[in-house]
Amino acid sequence: MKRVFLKDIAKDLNVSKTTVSLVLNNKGDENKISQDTQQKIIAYAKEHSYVPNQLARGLSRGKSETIGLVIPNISDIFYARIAGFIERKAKKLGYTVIFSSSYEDPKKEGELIQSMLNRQVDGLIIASTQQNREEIQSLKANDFPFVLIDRHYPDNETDYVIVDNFEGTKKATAHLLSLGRRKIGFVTLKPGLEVIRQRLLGYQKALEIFGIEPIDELIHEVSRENYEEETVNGIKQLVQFPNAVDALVFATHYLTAAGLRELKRLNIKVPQEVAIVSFDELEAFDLTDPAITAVTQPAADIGNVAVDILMDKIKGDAPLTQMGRVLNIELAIRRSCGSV
Amino acid sequence: MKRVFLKDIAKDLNVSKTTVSLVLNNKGDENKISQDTQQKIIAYAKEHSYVPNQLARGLSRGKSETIGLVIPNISDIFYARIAGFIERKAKKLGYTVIFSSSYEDPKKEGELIQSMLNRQVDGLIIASTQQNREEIQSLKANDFPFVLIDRHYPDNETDYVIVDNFEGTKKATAHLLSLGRRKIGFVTLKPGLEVIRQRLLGYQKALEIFGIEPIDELIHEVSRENYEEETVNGIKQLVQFPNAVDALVFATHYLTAAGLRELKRLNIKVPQEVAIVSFDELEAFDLTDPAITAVTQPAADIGNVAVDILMDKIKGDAPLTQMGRVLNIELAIRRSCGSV
DNA sequence: CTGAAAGCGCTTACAG
DNA sequence: CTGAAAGCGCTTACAG
Repeated sequence: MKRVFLKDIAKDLNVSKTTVSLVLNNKGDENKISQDTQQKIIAYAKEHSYVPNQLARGLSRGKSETIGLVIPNISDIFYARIAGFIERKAKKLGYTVIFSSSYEDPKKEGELIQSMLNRQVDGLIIASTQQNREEIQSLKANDFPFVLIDRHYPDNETDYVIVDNFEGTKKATAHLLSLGRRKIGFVTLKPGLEVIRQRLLGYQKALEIFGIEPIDELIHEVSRENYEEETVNGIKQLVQFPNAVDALVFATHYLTAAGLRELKRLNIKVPQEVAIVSFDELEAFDLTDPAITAVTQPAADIGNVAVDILMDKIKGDAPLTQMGRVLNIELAIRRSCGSV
Repeated sequence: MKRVFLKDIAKDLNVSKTTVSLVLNNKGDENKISQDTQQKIIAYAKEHSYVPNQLARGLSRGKSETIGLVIPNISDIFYARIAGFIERKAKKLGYTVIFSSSYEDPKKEGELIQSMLNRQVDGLIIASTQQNREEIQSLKANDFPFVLIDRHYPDNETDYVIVDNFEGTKKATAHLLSLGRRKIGFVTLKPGLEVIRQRLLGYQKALEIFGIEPIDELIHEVSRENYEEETVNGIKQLVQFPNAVDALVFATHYLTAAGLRELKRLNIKVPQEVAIVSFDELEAFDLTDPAITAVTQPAADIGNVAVDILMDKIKGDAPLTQMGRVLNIELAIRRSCGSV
């Protein structure tokens, strides 16, 4: 089946390319093209399964009906889920999504954004490394439609959709405290991301509310690159006297998995000896031994709201003010903290 | 920062667009453009951070440096992982990937493929619903570069990268048999996918090798749309006399999760009463209670090999014969089958 | 060594 | 009601 172009249709039907283009873009009526001609064109197009070249159309119209998604890692189930919702919603609105993972490398993130701009995406959804303030500023300065998800730049006015990280760990830590735990450790990433800072603050806030003196040694920070080994080492320290913990809060799902793995290896009973709670979760966290109490994130809402906002901006009917959305998180209470 | 185009550079530097284009595409030397001119152009481009419009370039050159990825579901960790590897490798070779999820809908898959073709992707990587023989045939007839992953059409000659599903369940089932289990149930999806058929055959083959009479009632098939409820019902039946199972093989990771969830609810001891093994896994399967023995799939290889083959085809230096690659799977032995 | 010109396949004012 | 023509921003034979 040979590919057919606009000009082929025009020639075969003895009309102009203009007419064909108009009709096929549903502008036949408003341009008062006779029903007869319209029918002929539509029938012909269908029969020869005509499909417009989106590159040409995009070049001509100055937009591509594509949105770019820049995330840290598509293989992280959290972002994979968000990507799924974004894709579904975008597709429904006629948009295709192209995606790229930055792997937390700010330089790479910058290149990815540029590369997407070259491809003339109509808008961008970004879960930033948060080390690209200038790039983001420049998008904003150029009035380019974009929305930040999961991570935003707190003192830049942009549209964003994030979750309440502070409340998340606060709730999680308070849960442990209310169950009588008092030596609560926090396993987290080294500083750098605002989300991580918020999770730390939430943890500290809960301690404060319960009148517990914070102990620096109970906070263990690991590097992303080497988190498994460093988590293992951290756990080993945290369970030792004089400051042995009776509970642990983990700042991400993979830290939780690594931590629980090590606790098992050390034959430490969870939750009897050490209770644990996770910020975010993996799919089988309800099946682990014990099932893990976790702060759950609303991936569907993040994706859907982000697309909504982005579309408003692309269409130009977004309000002038930037919109920040902070979504609520929930605490899924399972067995890893002991009984209530 | 105003966007700068080819013609701007040409005008400002008093050269032609041709020269600029040639130089910026690294064809300066082969066209004997003076070093002086080349330097000037490169410097200017860098200073004004010129980036070519990929739509225009693509239209002009008849290719887009984009590859399309069509999978059942980006939120499935298995495909998410593959997508990650594909993306990484493609990016390294200068390609961007656009993706779409078919959600196992053949009609949708067809539309997605068309839509990607419209966008002038240079090649396609498809994990097909396997209900689109014609579409695939037509790609092949048109010599369009593509490679099938995870699922192929057994009697169509195409390039593909799959895993040895048959060996997977055979190995898994044989493992259970070698541990003395004899009433082994199989929880799987309703027929339709070749991968699923192969997994069934592998299960049956293992029984045959061990001289075990297959019992139809021990095979429980669920629909994808309603798998959770149907798995629950299936488990309830399978653990009942007279044909109560002493082991279960699950055909996918999500069936395993649903099944284990129900076994726990029923207070059935795994592995003492019922041993289980999973084809494919979720990230926390080593942390579940008990840790789940699982057939693990080589996501990295699937992704990397697929891109390799696709690139050969795009570049035109692929051998004329179609290449089928069947990758080995491994059995990760954990505690859900009892001790060895 | 370098440039004028055609072409990629569309869209869209403008004219009649 | 419909068409000729310009334009989107590139690339690339071809000519000199």
